[in-house]
Amino acid sequence: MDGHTRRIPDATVARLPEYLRILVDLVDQRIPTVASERLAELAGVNAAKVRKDLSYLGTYGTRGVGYDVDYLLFQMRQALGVTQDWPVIVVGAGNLGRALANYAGFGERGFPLAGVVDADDTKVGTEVGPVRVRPMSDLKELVAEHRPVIGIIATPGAVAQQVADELVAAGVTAILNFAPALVTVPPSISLRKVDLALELQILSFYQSQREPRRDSA
Amino acid sequence: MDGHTRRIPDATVARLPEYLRILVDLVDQRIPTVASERLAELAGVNAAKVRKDLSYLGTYGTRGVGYDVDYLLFQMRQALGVTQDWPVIVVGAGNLGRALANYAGFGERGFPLAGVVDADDTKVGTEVGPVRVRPMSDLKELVAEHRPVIGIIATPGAVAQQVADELVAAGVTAILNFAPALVTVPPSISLRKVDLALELQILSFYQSQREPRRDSA
DNA sequence: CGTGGCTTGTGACTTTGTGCACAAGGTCGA
DNA sequence: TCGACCTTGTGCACAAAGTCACAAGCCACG
Repeated sequence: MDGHTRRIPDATVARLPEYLRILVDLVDQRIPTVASERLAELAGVNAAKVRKDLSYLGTYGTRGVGYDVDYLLFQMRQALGVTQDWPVIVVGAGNLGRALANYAGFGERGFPLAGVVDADDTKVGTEVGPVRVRPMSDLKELVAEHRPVIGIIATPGAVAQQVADELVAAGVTAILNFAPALVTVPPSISLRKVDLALELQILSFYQSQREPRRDSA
Repeated sequence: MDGHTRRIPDATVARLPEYLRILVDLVDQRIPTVASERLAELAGVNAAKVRKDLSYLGTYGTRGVGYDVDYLLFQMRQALGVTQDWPVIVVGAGNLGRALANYAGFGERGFPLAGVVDADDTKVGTEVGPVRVRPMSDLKELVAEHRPVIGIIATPGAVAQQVADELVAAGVTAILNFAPALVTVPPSISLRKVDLALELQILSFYQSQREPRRDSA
């Protein structure tokens, strides 16, 4: 570390996990070294951008050679804070919540499922993926047991804010919101949003631009 | 309108669906008029940004009053190209694919499920939400029947590119990729990516910045 | 019909992100 | 040991996005 680690720009942060995924692949393929040019190709971006991004990590490659894959992977994990697992708690055992809980991809990438909770008593106790749904009242205990933990909101939009408040109260410091609603949290809490319908609408926009749809006959 | 509708910036496009959702809420609440200030509050952004965003639509509000909610909603739908439904076809009937197919939220927001296909014969024929899984070979027919349609890739990363190629060959012009892999398509095709683990890693980064985790004892 | 108050639309500026081009610095072969 | 060849790291110029502040315009009320 160089003492005065520069603040990493948001745009760069958003790309780091992509590099991480690629590096894991490269390690699997026993590739010892990678140049920014190749990395850029794999990530679908510009090589200069890759170099600049990596330079923020204070990670130094070797001129004339490239980056040592193992070392870069180590640095990347360090930077992203994924040297240890981050358990996740899913709130809401509806379609989306159950889907996320079942989605094995999380666990494989360092985000094991710590539990699923739901406010609906008829859902409590039912099996969902590897766990049983627990009541909202268990939230605090669940968080305490696994902290630090990431909370995932998979409820209808109408209750998203309330759920977020409860997550924060229970000690969750990072939240991923899948509900189509604005959620606000104290500044010390990290929050991101994913809205699937929203993505489809963006696609719809760009597609309409290209080829306006006729009224169906 | 100014004849030469300005190109809408990407950043603005990404916010339009958010406004759309809010406007639908406002209509439900029988609120006839909304000011940029209020809209900004509901969307969690700056009021000036709202006004600038809306100005790209050529939609004019009324000074001293605000925007007519019904009219703005109409304009917004027009701009986003969501005046008619966009059917979606899910490729991959694994956990994620089944989850997405079951997720009612899509249909409610104008993206009804047209079908689910999978390359695995043992999955073909099984029920998934409202439909039965069909073989990949049915893709072309399915697309032809529903075009224009959005393709959703919910397969493992390793086959994502191949699936994308098949979707394009079948006539799909917009693709939402959930697989953790880089996918490239011809420039006439719209493509967006959603990677759930990636979002979690970004959260992890910001959280680690605030409060570095200790090694567990 | 005129005036006051409110809200839009936008020009000017700041901040953030991108891409080029090249010097700096390392490797490797002879 | 030296030089040719690569690839990094970064200064700089440009593009995109965000913010501020205010003139222009509209409504309502007297």
